Amino acid sequence: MGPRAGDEERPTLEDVAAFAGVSRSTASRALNDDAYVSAAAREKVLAAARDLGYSPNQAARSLVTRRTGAVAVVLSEPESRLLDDPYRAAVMRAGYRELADVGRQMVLIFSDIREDLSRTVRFLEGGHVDGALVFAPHRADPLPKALRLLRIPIVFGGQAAGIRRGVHVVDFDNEGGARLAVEHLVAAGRRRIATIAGPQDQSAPIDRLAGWRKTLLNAGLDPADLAEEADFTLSGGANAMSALLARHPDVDAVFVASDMMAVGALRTLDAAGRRIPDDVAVVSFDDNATLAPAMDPPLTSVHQDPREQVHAMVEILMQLLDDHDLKPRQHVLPVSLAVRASS
Amino acid sequence: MGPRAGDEERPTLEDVAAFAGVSRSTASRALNDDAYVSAAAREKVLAAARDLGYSPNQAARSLVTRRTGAVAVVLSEPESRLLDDPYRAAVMRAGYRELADVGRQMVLIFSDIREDLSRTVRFLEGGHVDGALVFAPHRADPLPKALRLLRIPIVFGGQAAGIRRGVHVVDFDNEGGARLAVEHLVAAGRRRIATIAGPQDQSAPIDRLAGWRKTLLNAGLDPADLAEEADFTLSGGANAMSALLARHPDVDAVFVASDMMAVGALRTLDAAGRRIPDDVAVVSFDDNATLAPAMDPPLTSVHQDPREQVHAMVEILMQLLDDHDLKPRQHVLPVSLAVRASS
DNA sequence: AGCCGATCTGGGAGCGCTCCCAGGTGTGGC
DNA sequence: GCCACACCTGGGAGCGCTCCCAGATCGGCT
Repeated sequence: MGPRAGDEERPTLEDVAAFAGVSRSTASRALNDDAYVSAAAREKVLAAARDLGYSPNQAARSLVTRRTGAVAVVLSEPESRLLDDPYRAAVMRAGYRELADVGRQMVLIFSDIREDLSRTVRFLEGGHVDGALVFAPHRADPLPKALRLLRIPIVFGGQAAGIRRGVHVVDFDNEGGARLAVEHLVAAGRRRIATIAGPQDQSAPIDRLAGWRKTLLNAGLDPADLAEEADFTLSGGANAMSALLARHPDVDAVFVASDMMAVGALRTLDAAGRRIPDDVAVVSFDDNATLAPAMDPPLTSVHQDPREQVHAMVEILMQLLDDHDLKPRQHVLPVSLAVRASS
Repeated sequence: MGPRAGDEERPTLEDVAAFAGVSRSTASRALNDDAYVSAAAREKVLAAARDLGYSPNQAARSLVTRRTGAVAVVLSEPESRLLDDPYRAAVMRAGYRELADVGRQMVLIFSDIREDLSRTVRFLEGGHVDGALVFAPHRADPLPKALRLLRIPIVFGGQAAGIRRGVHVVDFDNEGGARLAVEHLVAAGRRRIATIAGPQDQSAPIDRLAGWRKTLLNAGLDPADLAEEADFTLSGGANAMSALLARHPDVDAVFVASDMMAVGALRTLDAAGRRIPDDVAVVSFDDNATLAPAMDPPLTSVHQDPREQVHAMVEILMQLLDDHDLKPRQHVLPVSLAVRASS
């Protein structure tokens, strides 16, 4: 392996110190603004660093501090799913921002739940990062269990497959959100309230479906045969809506487990000549900022903010970095209902 | 700073060597499968590493090798744009895969072109990564120029704003793609061929517009007043199509500079009662795998494969890592036309 | 005057690894 | 039988940084 490009010119801390006429220790203190450095020395060192174009060698630093300054964000999904989920995209952005705000670098890991397990584990184990934020929504995903054995702090976004306790989790109140949505529809006088549920191999959609069912029962309504499962895609939502209409032409409301599926449902309803919300009211879940308000009509949607979730996850991870024995908790974030014209 | 979690247990190479009854050097050689290690020694070392759960300290390794094993993928965009471009999402996936295939880790950097310049430069400068793949399509973006001064190898995806030579670039043949699209429409007998162009602050859409214009002129057709600029979004495409229809109700074909805008255009055309392709033929650009074939009707689209682009970029970067003085080149990847029912 | 604590500085050690070099052992050719 | 050359091994140095510790200087207090 050859030396890295332009390396011979790269100044070290020693060079900066010599240039500033102080010792390596003083230079280090000045650069990391430790206490006990005279103003004069600090000034000289900073000037020297600027003049020489110095930037510290991260490897050397983290060799001694045992911190890399990097945090992994792991998205564990089947290969095909990774691209088209807008919530995941929002999570990536939020992760980048929130970590930057605490001076950490995001290292994004895409992990196919079938193929990449060992590679992902090896990376996380390898000391590249100080900790990880893990999104592994699928029940069949072996990753969460594998990660339990690891030495690095981990916070899960949403339930960790197959693990009920002993891990840090930040989840939204999926069941509560569904309740909000359905109660809103009931209050508006709807009586045939169907649902398009998400994939039942993930806990979030499971909880949303449960919330829908319980709320209907509480209101004295019958959920029987009014649920259709789809795969969180636009076309999936459209097809599910067709199936519901075929079975129950008299449906007067539908709770859809994601914005993207709601877009599909809207199309189907439109094609079937149903007016929204007059004939059928629609409430969805996610309240994606670029999707829900942009629809025709704008979607009433259960609001969950990816940034808020990631913010909480980062906060917990930072605590975990200080105190590894922090007691694991399940944090449940509240959701709200953004009421718009579709209901 | 306290030690990292569970650190006291973390075995070092020395521990592995002792456990295996060999020296540190031999253990290192065995683990990195260097030449000149006896089969017996290798076996013992690997077994010891397995038993102790050893994983090498990356910081120590890269301190001496001057390689981090990580490569940055930089997406430089205005904040608002980062989420909704499916091509960018595909680039992320491709970057992860292609880098993994050469044993490198992707570090994703979102860089707002107005806010994050210095942070991004500092990170790239800081020795966290061995090189960078940079996507900075906006002409006004100061990032590419700032990166020229850096010490790390960089390959640009698409033209680097404000730089014509001296950098490594892998771009698609945007103008050629537009020519393919328009020639296809001309050959089908279309005569009033409009275009919905992308934002003219980026070179790719500029080239696509130029290709459309030149090809029309070559065919003896008049491009005057038949171009409308939009912003690569669905609603932008829909509005641009309305404007075109208002000005030229007799338009019989439209070349749209992206799939996403074409989806919008399709909606407008549908709402205006135009049949596709009978009344108006539509050809778009990108050939996004989840978008173009899924439309009604399926879109004819200029095919460009993000994976191919990223693959080429990674290949060049690997060469650059070996030979820093590699002569900079502009690589232009060919595109093809995927003909479907919309034209 | 003397002492103590706060402030500041420099040198040394060491983080865990890779690489170089010196040396040891075996095998084949003259 | 001896040299040459492969093969294999261990020890030492050193990557660039942070942290600890010993020492120097300087008030301010008894």
